[in-house]
Amino acid sequence: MKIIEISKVLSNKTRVDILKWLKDPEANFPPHQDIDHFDDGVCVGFIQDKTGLSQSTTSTYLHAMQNADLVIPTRHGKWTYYKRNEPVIQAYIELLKREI
Amino acid sequence: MKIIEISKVLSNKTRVDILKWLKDPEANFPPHQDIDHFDDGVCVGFIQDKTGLSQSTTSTYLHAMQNADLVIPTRHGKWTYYKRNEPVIQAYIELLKREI
DNA sequence: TTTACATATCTAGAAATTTAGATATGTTTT
DNA sequence: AAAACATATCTAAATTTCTAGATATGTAAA
Repeated sequence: MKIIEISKVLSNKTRVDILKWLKDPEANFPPHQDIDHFDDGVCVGFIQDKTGLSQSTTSTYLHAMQNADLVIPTRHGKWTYYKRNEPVIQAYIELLKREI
Repeated sequence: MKIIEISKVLSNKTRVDILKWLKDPEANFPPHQDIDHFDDGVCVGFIQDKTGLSQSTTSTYLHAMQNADLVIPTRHGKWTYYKRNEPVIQAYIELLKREI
């Protein structure tokens, strides 16, 4: 895990917002219809609505976050759900504590 | 202090390196000639030598880091010395712990 | 087995970042 | 007061990021 790669993700307000929203899906998103929980996170459409950006941009951002290992995607039928990769997020903070 | 602003600084390897080097000036830089300590940090010339980048780029990076309040400049004669702003750096990590 | 829907990828233009050379500013030395 | 030196700022080109529209892909519904 590299500081630069994750810092790049965190250098954009929308991407940081997404990470924050995913801390508490119940508080930040409407309930899903197919499933009655947020165990695998939140579907792309809901995240897109919150960002106010285009579908492609939102998907690109999520992909960048996934690339940095900050989120984990899970497919359920037509939908892809994204949730936080908590261990990696915490490890990044610990890494900063040690390195910077 | 904003996450985005500091993350932008940390999204560049050279700038992260500078921050790391400044943790231990004795280990990473030759001794200054005018003064026999690193109490106010390290002069721009020494930092430039380590980066391998141009004088203007190094100065610009240092300025960006100062803008983000991550380093503190002190003038001694012809030289400007830069040192880490430890409380701000630690506060940023604490902020990340809470927010992201 | 088309059609509809959710998401991903491709393409591209606008904006920001990276970086260096040229020049300016401030300080010290001669 | 001029020359020398350390650092800062200006200008500009190359690269990267940001963002959306168009299109592709995968899944479910009709």
